[in-house]
Amino acid sequence: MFDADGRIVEMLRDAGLRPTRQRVALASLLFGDGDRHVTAEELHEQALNARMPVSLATVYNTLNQFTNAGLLREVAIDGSKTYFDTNTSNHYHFFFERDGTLMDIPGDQLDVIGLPEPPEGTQVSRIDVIVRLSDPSKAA
Amino acid sequence: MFDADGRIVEMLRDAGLRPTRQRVALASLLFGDGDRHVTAEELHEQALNARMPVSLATVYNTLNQFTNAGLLREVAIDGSKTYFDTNTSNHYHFFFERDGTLMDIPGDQLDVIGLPEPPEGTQVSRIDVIVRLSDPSKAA
DNA sequence: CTGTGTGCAAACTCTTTGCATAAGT
DNA sequence: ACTTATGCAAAGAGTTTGCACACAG
Repeated sequence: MFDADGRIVEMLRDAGLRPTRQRVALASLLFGDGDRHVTAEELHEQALNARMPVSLATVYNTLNQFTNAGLLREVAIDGSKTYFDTNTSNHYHFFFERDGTLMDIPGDQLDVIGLPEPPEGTQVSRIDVIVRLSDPSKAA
Repeated sequence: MFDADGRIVEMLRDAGLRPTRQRVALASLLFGDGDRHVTAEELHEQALNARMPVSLATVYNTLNQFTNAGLLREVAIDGSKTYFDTNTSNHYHFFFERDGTLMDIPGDQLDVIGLPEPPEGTQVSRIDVIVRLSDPSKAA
């Protein structure tokens, strides 16, 4: 745990964020175990379960701060919830309509081709690809 | 106008929706003039400007009914607003971060390649591609 | 100590809903 | 007539914000 916390404290400092108790706690949950996709509510619940009480407002604030600092990436799925992704590199997502969860699309063979020039006066800032998956109810 | 209304009435009937005054009014705004991308608020405002008073709740209900009936498609951009697209065919979008508007990506050379098999027990229901465009502030 | 972060509750935005009235067939 | 849609206002979900207290440096 000390090592992990040490790394996290360092990560926060590098991002220009004070390593407060809450931020370290949330960061350990987020970055402690592989790539994750969470909503604010989910992370809040996990923090409480892990005996790291944080207020929901702080979770929101922290997720936004982490996102601004480049530690997280926001993923747009649809109106209601905001998902945060601990993998900030270029990659795309599967979205399971059944349970509303996200998964990174494995491998990196996936690519978008044939993109026309962006309109005058603009540049591409990011390309989001969401592959929506449903249950194959109507499959043979 | 008679022709247009006639077509719209027919479209609504075909979709199993009663052609009420409000639905016809909103459908004319939506389908009367090429492909459009609107939010509920925008459409509401346009209806008022066009002297077709409709309540905002009805706009929301109507957009959802149209979407369920397959006349519209919902586009996910990010948490806050829900965009509806009158083009229900397979196509992708430019999103202008500057003003929060959407545009269909012209041409159909754009394609997604190298998609891995979807996980066991699921099938691809749709692929969304959003190309986010920003102002080239840091361009040379 | 000094300034930034946190927690709480209230505020806010977007969207949905309940119920009485109005309109469609 | 009978049924479904509309409008209003209230409720609801998710997220942000203001301000007093607490903590990090």
